[in-house]
Amino acid sequence: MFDILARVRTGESASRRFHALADETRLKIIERLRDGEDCVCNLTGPLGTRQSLLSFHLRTLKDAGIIQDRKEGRWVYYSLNLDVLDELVMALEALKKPRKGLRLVSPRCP
Amino acid sequence: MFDILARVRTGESASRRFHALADETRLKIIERLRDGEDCVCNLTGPLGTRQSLLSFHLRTLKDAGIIQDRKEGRWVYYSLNLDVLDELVMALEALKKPRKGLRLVSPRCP
DNA sequence: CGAAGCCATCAAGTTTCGTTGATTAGAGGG
DNA sequence: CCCTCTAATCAACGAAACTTGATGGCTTCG
Repeated sequence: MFDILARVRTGESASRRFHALADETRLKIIERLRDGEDCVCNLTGPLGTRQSLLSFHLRTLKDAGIIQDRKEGRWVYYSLNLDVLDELVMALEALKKPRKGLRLVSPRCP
Repeated sequence: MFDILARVRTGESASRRFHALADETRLKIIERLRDGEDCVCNLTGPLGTRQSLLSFHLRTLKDAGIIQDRKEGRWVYYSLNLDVLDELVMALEALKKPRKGLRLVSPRCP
């Protein structure tokens, strides 16, 4: 049975992954990678960021497992990790469902 | 047609919401609220945080639209905003699908 | 070999976030 | 009316994240 808290305990990956998504620039990077893998050299221009900054954000996404890289000559291609995105979707879906059955009344307060 | 980038442009809500999820304590709060609304007084103990810190995290989640509050006497009850969780699920689902059709080859590099 | 291009990394500065302790506002109860 | 209780807010501080400019490692090409 899926339990996001269990995942959280075993490596804090959930909060780490959500953190990777908590930035405008990184969301734009992901948006561009939806169409398929892309080279860093094709990302600098459209995103309007400096090269070192783009590298920083790509590393953040990669460390969180959301994207992966592939080197070819002097170019590096990045692509989305669809499995991890699926995992995050399932984590969010799980949050919408009660754990131990519906509770009819709110817990009592002192 | 759903477009996460459009949402991002119209208020930066996506990154703001992911940021709210990018913290262990806040994920634990959400985990507890899965069963239904709960009073702040019932959260302090299980989460092991100081009262002011808990208040800070609750505010962060509320500002992001992920939870909502309801006052009753001197107590405040918080609950999940399921619509916003749905919205986030859809945003992630959208990221897995190409925007303008499949691209067969990687873009050329200079 | 040497120059040039692509990308990662580093050091340093700035901003944002998380945490703590103290204070404040508002509701209830004696 | 005064005391208590709940929860939000404030000020202050350290830690983490973001940004910038410079440097270095690899690869390719002349």
